[in-house]
Amino acid sequence: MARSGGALSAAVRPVLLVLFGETGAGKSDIAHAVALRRAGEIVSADAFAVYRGLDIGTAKPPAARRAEVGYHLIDVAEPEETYSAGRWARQARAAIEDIVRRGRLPIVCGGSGFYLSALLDGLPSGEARDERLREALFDWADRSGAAATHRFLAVNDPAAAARIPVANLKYTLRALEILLLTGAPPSARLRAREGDGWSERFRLVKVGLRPDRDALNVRIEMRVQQMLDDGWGEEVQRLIGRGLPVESNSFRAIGYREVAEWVLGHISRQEAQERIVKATRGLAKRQRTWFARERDAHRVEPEEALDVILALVGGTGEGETR
RNA sequence: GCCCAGGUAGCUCAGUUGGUAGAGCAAGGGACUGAAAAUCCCUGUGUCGGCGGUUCAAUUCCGUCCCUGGGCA
Repeated sequence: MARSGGALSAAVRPVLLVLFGETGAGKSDIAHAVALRRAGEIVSADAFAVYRGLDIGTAKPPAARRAEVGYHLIDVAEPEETYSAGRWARQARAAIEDIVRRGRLPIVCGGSGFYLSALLDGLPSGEARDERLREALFDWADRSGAAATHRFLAVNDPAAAARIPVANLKYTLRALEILLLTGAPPSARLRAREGDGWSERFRLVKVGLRPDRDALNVRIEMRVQQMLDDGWGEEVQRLIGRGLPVESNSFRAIGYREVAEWVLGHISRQEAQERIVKATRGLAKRQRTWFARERDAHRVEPEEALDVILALVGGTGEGETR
């Protein structure tokens, strides 16, 4: 950040392309095309594509694509594990550095806003989730209720409690976890943050897809139907068959519970499909909110994205793979 | 044709013993610092089917017409 944009710094700092947008906006196709033309490799920024065995519902790139282009951060965790933003950011950074070291273009592509922010801005270090403490906290909250839990936080850290609604038990618990783990109020640590500087070594090219809303809704509908046609049911059957607990984090991915209910005969396929479409639209809306605050990004329509990106990234085309 | 039951927010419905109406879902907006495709917060004016009548006042009562569903012919 000390050097401000001259030709020199642009030449020295490697490009890091970050492509984001709502589910179904068309990120994957574009990222893949860019990778082919600019000798790139893709780092998936998707909180659920990290789980092995969840393929169709997470719209993972098919084998044919993975044979053409290097993909990272896909299938890096077991479905019964609980993955995390911190773990992803660490692995993603390592992958990106490795890609750059090999002289290729790193392309971060995904729709998990929180993960992207963990990668680019960093997360406070050293305060990962603590499984044992979590369990204890959860049990306690289960017995005492959300209100009491929130009150306990309010006593110890009024500032943190003030910004967390009582009903949001998950946030309350995480704040308490930090408090008990570090002995310091979580609100203090929020104030202290200001990015860890990791991304400053790159020439960041951020591109946000901005699809037409109605068109996106139609695409979502078609996509869900296609996933069901492609055997999403069998996939879920397989996961259940191998004994994956339904309360696993991976199973919270949109659609998996609905498909399970359908497969188990509790609801019709039609019903499942409708619910999944609704949930997906809700996700797209939340993603829109998250991306709206992204400042220094180029917002482009999906149709023109490829050209815009190729121009922004530069390169002579020497990296073309064919 | 006759008899019932309905016609109230985009949908499913509740309600007003007459003082112009509210839930769920959908939709929209927002938050987000290690579960994030998660978790949570905020937002409800619509000729209360049409037209007449009674009344200070009708979506609410009466009449009539239209529409929908069911039954009988």
